[in-house]
Amino acid sequence: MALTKRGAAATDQILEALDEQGFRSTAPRRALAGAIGEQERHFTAEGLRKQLPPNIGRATVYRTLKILVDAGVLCRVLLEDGDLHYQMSHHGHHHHLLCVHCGSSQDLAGCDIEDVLESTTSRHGFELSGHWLEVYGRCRNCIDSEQVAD
Amino acid sequence: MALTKRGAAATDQILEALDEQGFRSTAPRRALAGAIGEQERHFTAEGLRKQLPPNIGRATVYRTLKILVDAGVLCRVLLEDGDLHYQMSHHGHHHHLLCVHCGSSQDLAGCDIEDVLESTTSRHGFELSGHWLEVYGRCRNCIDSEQVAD
DNA sequence: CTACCAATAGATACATTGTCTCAATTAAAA
DNA sequence: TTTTAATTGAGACAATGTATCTATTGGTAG
Repeated sequence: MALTKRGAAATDQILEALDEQGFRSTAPRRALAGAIGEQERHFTAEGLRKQLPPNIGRATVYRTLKILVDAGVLCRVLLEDGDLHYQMSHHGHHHHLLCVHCGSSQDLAGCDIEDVLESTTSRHGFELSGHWLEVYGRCRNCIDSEQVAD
Repeated sequence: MALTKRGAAATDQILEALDEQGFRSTAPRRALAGAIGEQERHFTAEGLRKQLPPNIGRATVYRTLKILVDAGVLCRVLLEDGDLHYQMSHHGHHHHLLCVHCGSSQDLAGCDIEDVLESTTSRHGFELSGHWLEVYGRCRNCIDSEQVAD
């Protein structure tokens, strides 16, 4: 139930974003939005596609994902093995803590990376315009359950 | 001349690394090492391949690049547009300052990102094991020449 | 110097992830 | 209801990489 509610909220958020950007509300896009709402964690474009009716074309999936990333509702997540995933984006600019054990991700908020980067790069005479950061490790849950398991 | 020397040094470094890891010295690998030595900046697998005699197969290029990355002589560079490039790796773990204007890259050394990450992630109960960071902006040269141009 | 054999090579098929084009369909404004 | 621009799905194409297979070859044991 909690999941359903969360999913519905995410779905609505996606549909609203599409509307705000002036995109039409179409059946494939509603299906996509619903499917994304059901994801419990980051997902791939192909993974998502497999959960959709087969009459929804590959191009539609990729086109819509791109729109959603550009609109800021979705963000890309780069896994340690190089795979590119997507997930709902809750904050504007943020980073991810990716658990290499269970695959979950948390947002890294309230992080002062920007300041450190700014001062470090300016020492190189470099004018910062953007950055990409992914952090890998083990989440609290996995650390706790390993204590028991080992 | 300076370039040739630097290239030769890089080439030697690659050949040594292969030898150290117990790989054979073969003609294709020597050609690859030579070509990498000639690169003035980060390059793609396919770009490299185009600079090699056509009798050197695609698989060989990719196989060798993978070996070199694993050996630590090469590192991967993720460009802002998502393209994956390679370049010589001079330090163990480091990051890149990528100029979005001229495409050059400098290594970001003496950076205290690790410390900041460590303290930030531990607040999330997260046990850090690795991270990936790319920094985008404008290098000093490009800033200077823009002053003149504009 | 030669014979041997595991490592390596190139060719090629395949896989993944995505983009492009185009005719057919459809949302939504008039 | 009509209109029409946005959108769709199909499928070709592209970029990047991996897997498999047979032929070749580097380096070593004689």
